[in-house]
Amino acid sequence: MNTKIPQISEAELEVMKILWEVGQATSSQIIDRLSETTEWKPKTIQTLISRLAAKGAIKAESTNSKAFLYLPLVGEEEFKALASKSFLQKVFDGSLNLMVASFIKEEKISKEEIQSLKKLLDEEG
Amino acid sequence: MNTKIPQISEAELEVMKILWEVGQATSSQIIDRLSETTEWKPKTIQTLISRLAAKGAIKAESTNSKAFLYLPLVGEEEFKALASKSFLQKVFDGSLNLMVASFIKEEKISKEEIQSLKKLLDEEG
DNA sequence: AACTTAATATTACAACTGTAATCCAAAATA
DNA sequence: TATTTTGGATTACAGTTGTAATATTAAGTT
Repeated sequence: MNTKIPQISEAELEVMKILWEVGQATSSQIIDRLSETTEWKPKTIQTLISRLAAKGAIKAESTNSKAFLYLPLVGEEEFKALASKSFLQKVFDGSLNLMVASFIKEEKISKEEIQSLKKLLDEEG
Repeated sequence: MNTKIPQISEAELEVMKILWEVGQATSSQIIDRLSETTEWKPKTIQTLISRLAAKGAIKAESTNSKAFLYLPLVGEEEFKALASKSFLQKVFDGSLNLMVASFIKEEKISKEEIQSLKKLLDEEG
């Protein structure tokens, strides 16, 4: 199987998030959603959609109408796990531990978050 | 105080890492170090150094000889904490928790790492 | 059918990045 | 001193990204 994931830029990622959330959408639906959270012009969002399609991150499915239905081809979890891995590699020599240590040291993490993290790790067993 | 940190690209970060490690270095020292771990041409590395200086991420200090001494102006911990924060914001809505959960789910984290993470968090109290 | 609207496709354009090469001046060497 | 080497400054050039505008075409409306 081909696990190769295309590059997805920060702005493009916002489009992906919507598709991951709703499963599929037309461009106007994506535009509506993103207009709530960003200042991006519709044309800008269209560009992001087109680029994602060109990269193979999403699929443009023809419908009976003129508008396409867009579906994610890249999996959310898969993407996020890979992005995390790349980030850790780049910044912390691949160590999640170092990252968390840095957070603690710089006090970028609250007591509450530490507690819930512990819980998370405990559940994992 | 001015906490504004300049953008540091992935390749540039490799230069920063060396300066963080050794504290200060001439370009040829940086080139020597990076030549051990990358295939970058000396000129490429010079470019990275120049760009970092132009961005204000490092300082070029004159010496008695022709070569400058380069020193980091951006702090390692500061940079890493901010980079982490940005990454989490971008990918996991700012939640370290979600990131760790994703790691666990995708099995990108070993039992050992989980243990040492727990320990880390426990020490934190 | 003519006109307007909406969606897609094409084009734009600058900043940032990766990846150098060329040019120039100072320093080391022959 | 003439020459080579070295470090820095300037220039290069394509791909990615942010941020659209314009052009085209299909669909809906009058």
